Amino acid sequence: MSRPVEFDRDQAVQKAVHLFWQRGYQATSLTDLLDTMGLSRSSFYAAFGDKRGLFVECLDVFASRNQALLQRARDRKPPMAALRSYFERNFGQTSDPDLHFGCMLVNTVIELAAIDQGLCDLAGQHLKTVQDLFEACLGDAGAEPDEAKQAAAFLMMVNEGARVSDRQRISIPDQLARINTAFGYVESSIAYRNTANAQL
Amino acid sequence: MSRPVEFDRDQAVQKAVHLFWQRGYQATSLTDLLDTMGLSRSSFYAAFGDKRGLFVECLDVFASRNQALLQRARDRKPPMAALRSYFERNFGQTSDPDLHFGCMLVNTVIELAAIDQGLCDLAGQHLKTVQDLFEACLGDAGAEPDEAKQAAAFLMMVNEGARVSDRQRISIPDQLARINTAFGYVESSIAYRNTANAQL
DNA sequence: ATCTTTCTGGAACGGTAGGTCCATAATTAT
DNA sequence: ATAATTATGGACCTACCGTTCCAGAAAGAT
Repeated sequence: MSRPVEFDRDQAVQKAVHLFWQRGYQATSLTDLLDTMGLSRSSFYAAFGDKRGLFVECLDVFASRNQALLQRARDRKPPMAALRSYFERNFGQTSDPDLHFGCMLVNTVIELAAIDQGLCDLAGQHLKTVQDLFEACLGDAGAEPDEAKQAAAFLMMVNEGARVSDRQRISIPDQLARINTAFGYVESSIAYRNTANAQL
Repeated sequence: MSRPVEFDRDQAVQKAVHLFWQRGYQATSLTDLLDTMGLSRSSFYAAFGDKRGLFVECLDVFASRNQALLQRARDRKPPMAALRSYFERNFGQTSDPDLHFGCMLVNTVIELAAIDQGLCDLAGQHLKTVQDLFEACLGDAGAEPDEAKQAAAFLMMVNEGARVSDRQRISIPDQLARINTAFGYVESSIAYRNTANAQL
């Protein structure tokens, strides 16, 4: 019933995610997006409404990919190993020094906190979902409910800090060392609780 | 020998710091700056060169105030208490919910990582100086040199994460709880080392 | 009071931003 | 083949960006 769309929508969004992730919201111009996504202005506005609408879609795509990554690790590995893999992802496995984009959600919170509260809150909600996943993993690992909650909040703080360091192109060994330090603290704390409970 | 400048340069920079801190580099327009600083375009360009030049000056001012805060605490309090006060600053003492600007250095690193490497590196250097101060405090507190270095790197990661959470308007009790968790880990770690050494 | 120097307000600049619009191309249904 | 429908390319719009420029105001020196 008439001419079909010529471009692959999902693929175009993928490319937009990459661009927004790398450069942020404000510094990514419509021209940049059109060039990268390979479509014309008309098609863009017909498909996505406007720049902000596309950004919302990109945040959702990034967040769900992010959560899926942790969820899959949780299905396949012991809980603490799954958590660690989330933090160590993108470190040690890539040799490209220019691939340090941090976390798109963290970047968005910082860039848009005082600019667009709606987008900032959306990114914050996605981060909260990840924190809930942290909490679930810690529960799997044997932490008490309140300990799991506290440790998950702590790990989210660590995660946010690690992504900030990532954007400064911190060296991979230094990054892994910090993460290891943080996990050493958490694991010894949980182990201590378990031991204490076992003695009751 | 002719007409003197009419505005207070330091005071104008203070106001610019506040604006850049709150809204970031890109979202702060020259018009915003002129209105807030209370001077005209000509005076602005005569005094500061351009927007980027003013931003550099603001980063330096922010960083030196920041360092002075920690340094003064270090002179007046026990080392770990001084460190804690740096992390807890701006929490619990203010009731204004809209005063959550995070750290201007962290904000700059995230916003400008892929946009202006010079500004990003400058902010990163200032953060490194703070990390060195962390290390000095930890040394004062009795940590071994390598332990102090490791813990300082960890605390900088925590600091960066805490400032990200701050921009999301995390509740003050939650924020203090996370910081307390992190310091509990560090302090028990240092104490353990000291005890171990004492037994040698 | 005059001259000289510097600062100041505001108009103007080219460039680019995000967004709209329309004539045209392309495709399916008949 | 034709009609109906939708996607597309690109010109165009207004608004604002950071910056430059200049005429004139203000103040010190003589």
